[in-house]
Amino acid sequence: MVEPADPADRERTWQAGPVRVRVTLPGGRRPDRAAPKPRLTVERIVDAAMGLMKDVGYDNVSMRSLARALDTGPASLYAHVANKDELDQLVIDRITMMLELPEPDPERWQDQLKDVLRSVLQLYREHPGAARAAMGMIPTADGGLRAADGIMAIALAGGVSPQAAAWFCDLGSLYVGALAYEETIWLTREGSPGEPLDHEALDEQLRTLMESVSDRFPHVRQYAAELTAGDGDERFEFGIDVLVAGLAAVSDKYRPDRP
Amino acid sequence: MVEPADPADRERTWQAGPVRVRVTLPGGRRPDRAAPKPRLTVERIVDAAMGLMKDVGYDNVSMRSLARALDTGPASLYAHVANKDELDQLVIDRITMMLELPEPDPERWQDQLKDVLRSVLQLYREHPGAARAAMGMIPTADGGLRAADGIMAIALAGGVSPQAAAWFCDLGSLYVGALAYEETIWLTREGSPGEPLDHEALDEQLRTLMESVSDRFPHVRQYAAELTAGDGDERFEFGIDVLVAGLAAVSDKYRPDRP
DNA sequence: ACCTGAACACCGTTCAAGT
DNA sequence: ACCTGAACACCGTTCAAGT
Repeated sequence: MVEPADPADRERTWQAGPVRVRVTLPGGRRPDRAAPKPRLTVERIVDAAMGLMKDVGYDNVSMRSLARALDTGPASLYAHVANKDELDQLVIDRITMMLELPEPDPERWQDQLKDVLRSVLQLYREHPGAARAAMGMIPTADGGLRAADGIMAIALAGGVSPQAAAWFCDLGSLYVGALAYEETIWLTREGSPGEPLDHEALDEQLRTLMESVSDRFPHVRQYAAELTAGDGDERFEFGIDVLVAGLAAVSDKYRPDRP
Repeated sequence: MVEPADPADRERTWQAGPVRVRVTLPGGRRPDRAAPKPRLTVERIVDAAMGLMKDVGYDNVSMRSLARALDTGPASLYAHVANKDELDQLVIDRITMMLELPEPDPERWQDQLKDVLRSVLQLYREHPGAARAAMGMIPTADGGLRAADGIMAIALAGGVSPQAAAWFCDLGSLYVGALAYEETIWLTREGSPGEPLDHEALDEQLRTLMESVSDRFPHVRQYAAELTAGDGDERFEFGIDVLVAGLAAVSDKYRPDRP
C-alpha cells in the first residue's frame, strides 16, 4: 500500500490535483508497483464535477468526461450515484450550503433580502453551470431547506405575511436562478470561454437593430437606448428592487385574516 | 407528377400528416412510381419541430428525430437551418408572434400587464418545450421585438418611467419563461408524459419532509403548509402580483430627472 | 441548388463479468 | 462490495458525392 490508509489523507491527496500518480515518493522509496487508484466516493465525484464545471462549463460535463477526469470508466460512477440528475442535485446542495445567511434585523429586512439574493447570484457566478442544474429542482436536500429557512426568517422578522414569505422563497430563487442561467449561456456561447464577450459592442449592435426597426414597433424604436441599457448587475439590481418592493406591497393581501 | 404543383397545396398535404405516401389515389389512378417527397422548406421544418415538441417534449426533439419525422436524413436539414440553435430561434419567434397584445388603457395598466404575462405563460404551456428553448435567447427577431413593444406601450401609458418599463420587459419574460420551464421539467420527468403527475401527493410528501425536519430549520418546519401551498397557477398569480406592484413602486426611482 | 450516406466524435445507461 | 469493458441506443454536425 502506497497511499495513506487514512481516508481523510486520501481525500487531501485527491484535492491537490486530479491525476496525481506519485511516481517518486516523498521519502525516496520507489513505488514497487503502480499506485492504486484512490477509491471512488460520492465526495470525490461531486468535487470533480464541480471542478470540471468550473473549467469547461455545465454543458460539457458529462458522466463520461467526469469519469475520464477521475481516471475511470463511466460505468464506475453508477456505483455511487444513481444518475446524472442525482449528481446535479448533490452539486447544487453542496453549493447552496455555502450561502451565508444574516441574522434577521427587522429594521433592515428589505436590504437583507436583497443581500441574500445578491449572495445567491454570486454563488452561481462562482460556479458556472450550477444555475442550470438548479433550475427546476425541488429543494428537498439540506441546502435548499436551509436557504428557505433563512429567507423566511428575514421576511417574517420584517412583518411579511407567512404565505407571501413562503412563496417569495420560490419567486426569488427562480428569478436569480434564471438570471444566472442566462448569464452562463452568454458565457458558454461561442467565443473563447473565459474571455467575457464584448457586451458593449453587442448592445451597440442590438440598439442599432432596434432603432432601424420599422414603424410597427414605435416604442422599441423610441426607447432602444433604455431597452439595451445597463449591464447584468444593473438589471439584477432593478430586478431585486422590484421583487422586494413588490413583496412589501402585496404582503398583506396574502394574510388569511384579511382575504 | 402526382403531388399538386401548387406549393400551398403541398403544404396542406404535409400538415395533414407526416408520412402520407398515398399509394392509392382519390381518383383511382394507380401511382406509376412512388410519390416524390415534398421539398424541404424552413416552414415545413419549423412546423414539424413544433409538432414533435408537442408530442414528445423539447428534450426528445433532436435534429435526427426531426429528420425522421420529415422522412429524410439529418444532414438534409442543414441545407435550410444553420444548426439547432437557429431552429430554436425560429420556433420561438413563430410562437411569440401568436401573443395577443391589448390596446393600452392607462386606467388598467397593471391588469393589462398581468394579462399579457398570463398570455405568455399560456402560450408556453400550449407549446411545451418552447420555454426551454426561449431561455437565454436575445429577442432580435420580430416576435420578441413585438412583445417588447406591446409591454412598453402598456407600461408607458400607465405612467411608468421608460427605463423601468424597458427593464420590466426583461424581468417579466425572464420570470414567465423560468416558471414555464420549471413546469415542463415536471411534466417531462418520468411518469407517462401527458398524464400530469399527482401534485397533491407530491406536496403532501414534501410537507411531511419539511415538518419532520430537525430544529435547524424552525421556520421551514413551522410554515411547511405555506411553503407547499398553492398550485402552479396560484404561485404564478402571486409572482405577477409582486412583479407589477413592485414595478409601480420603484418606477419613479428610475427616472433620469429624479435620481 | 438541393439532398443524401456515411462518418466523426460524442452522449447516458446497463449489465455480465471480473477482483 | 466495488469496479470494469463492452455494448446499446442514441446525439449534433460535416462533407464528399450524387441528382
